[in-house]
Amino acid sequence: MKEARYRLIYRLLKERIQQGHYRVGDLLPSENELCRDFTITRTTARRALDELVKEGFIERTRGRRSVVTERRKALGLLSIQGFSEAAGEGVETEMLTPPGRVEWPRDLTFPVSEAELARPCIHFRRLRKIKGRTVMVASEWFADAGLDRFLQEDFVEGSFFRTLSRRHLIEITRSSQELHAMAADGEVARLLEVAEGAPVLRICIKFTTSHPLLNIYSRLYCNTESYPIGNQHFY
Amino acid sequence: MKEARYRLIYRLLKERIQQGHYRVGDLLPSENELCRDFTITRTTARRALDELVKEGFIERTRGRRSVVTERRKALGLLSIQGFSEAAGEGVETEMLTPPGRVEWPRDLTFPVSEAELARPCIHFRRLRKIKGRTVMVASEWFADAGLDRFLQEDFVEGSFFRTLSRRHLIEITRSSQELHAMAADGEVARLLEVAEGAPVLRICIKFTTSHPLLNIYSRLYCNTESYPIGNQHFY
DNA sequence: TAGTGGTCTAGACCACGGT
DNA sequence: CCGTGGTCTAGACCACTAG
Repeated sequence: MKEARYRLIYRLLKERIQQGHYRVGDLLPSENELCRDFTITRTTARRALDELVKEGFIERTRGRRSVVTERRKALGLLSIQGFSEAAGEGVETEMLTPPGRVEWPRDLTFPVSEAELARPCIHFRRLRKIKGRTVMVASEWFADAGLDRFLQEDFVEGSFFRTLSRRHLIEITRSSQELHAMAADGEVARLLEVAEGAPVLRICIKFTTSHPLLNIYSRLYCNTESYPIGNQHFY
Repeated sequence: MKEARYRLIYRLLKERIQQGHYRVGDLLPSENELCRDFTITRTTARRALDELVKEGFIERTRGRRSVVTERRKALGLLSIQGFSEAAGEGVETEMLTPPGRVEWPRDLTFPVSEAELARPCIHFRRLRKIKGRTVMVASEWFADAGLDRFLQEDFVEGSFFRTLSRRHLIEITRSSQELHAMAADGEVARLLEVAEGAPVLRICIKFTTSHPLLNIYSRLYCNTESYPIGNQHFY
C-alpha cells in the first residue's frame, strides 16, 4: 500500500524537527506555504500537522503558526518531581557505568525476544542527583542493533532518548511499566545513601521503539523520601 | 463562541454511549448515515468520530462501521497487574467506609480550591483483594457537587468511575499522580496485613473531571509484594 | 489589516470487509 | 458485489494574532 500524502509531509517535518532544523520554539511553515511547496490542499497539510500535534512535536493556536515544543510533556512518563523543572539548578546526572557490552541479565521483568538475545547487550548505569542528594539509580539494557558510533560519542544534551531521536531518528512508540515498593538491599542502599531495608521504589520499564530490534529495558531505584515520582495524563 | 458542528455530533454520540444506548461491541451509524441524519458532510461526520477514537470510546476499521470499545484501555492509569485482567476470579472489592460526609482532610497532596472547600466533602474507602489477600487500600475524597442520588445508590458494576460516566455523564479529563515508597504505619500495615515498617507504595492522585466542581482526590496504599502496579502507554 | 489556523461544503477515487 | 472507512481536491467563511 502506498504511503499517504499527509504521512509523507508528516514524516518530512518530523525528521526536520528531530534533526534540529527546527528547534523548540521555532515556527513551522504555514498551512498555505505547505500547500504551495508540496502541491497539496489545506486538508492534507492540516492532516500532517495534526499528526505532529498528536505525537507532541508541535502546538498550534489560531492566528499563529505551529510552534515546535518539547516533546517530553506528551510522553506521560513517570519522572522525578522537580527534576526536569529544576533543570540545571543543582540537578546532575553521573555516569556510573559507561555504555559497554555485557551479558544479557537473567531477569529484566519483561521477556526479551530471541532476536534481541542473539545480539550483544549494551548496558549503562547512571545516578540522578538533586542538590547533591542521589535520588535515583537508573540502569538500561538493550540489544546492540548496530547504532552508528553509539558507544563512541556522548549523549545529545546529556539525554539518552534525545540521542536516539536526533542522531538515529528512533522514537519511543510504547512503554510498559511495573512498580514495586521494596526494601533497599546492600548496593542500592549504598548508592542511594539510605539505610539497608529503607523503602525504595523500583520501576521496571520496557520501551518499545520505532526500530524493530531496539527495545530498552530500564530498571530504576528511587529514593522518594524528599522527591516523589509523578506524572500527568490528559485524556 | 458557538459550538462547532462536529463537536455537537461528537457530544451526542458520546452521551449515547455513556448512557448505554450503544454498548461495548455495538456498531455506530455509518458516516453516510450521520451525514443524512444531521445534514452535514462526511468531513464533519468523520471529525466527530475521530474525536471519539481519540478519547477511546470507539475503534474504527476500513470497510466496517465504528465499534464501541471498553474505554479503560485508553486511560493509561496505573493499575494492579492482573487485577482487571483476572476480573471475577478471586478478585473482590470491599467497602470499608461507605460514602458519607466528612471534614476535608488537611493534606491531599494536591491543593483543593476554595470553591471545593466551600462544599461538604464526600469520602469513602475500599479494600481491593486478590485471592483473599488485601493488595490495596483506596481512599477517595471529593466535593459534594450535588450529584443526584449519589449517596443512596450502589455503584454501576461496582465501579466508581463507571458510575460517574453512566449515571452522571462525567468523564475524567486529566490526572496527576505522585508516588512514594514508604514504610507501612499502624493502620495501613494492619489493613494490608503486612508488618509495620514493611515497604508499601503510596499513590496520590488528583483526577480532574468534565464537571467544573468535581475533582477526585485518591490515596492508594499498595502491597506490591506479590502484585506489582503497572501500566502501558502508546505514543 | 493581512495572514493564520479552525471549521465546513460538495464533490471524488480507492482499499477493504462481509455478502 | 455493495457499503464501508481512508484519502484527497478545490473551494468558502470565520475568529484570532500580530504588526
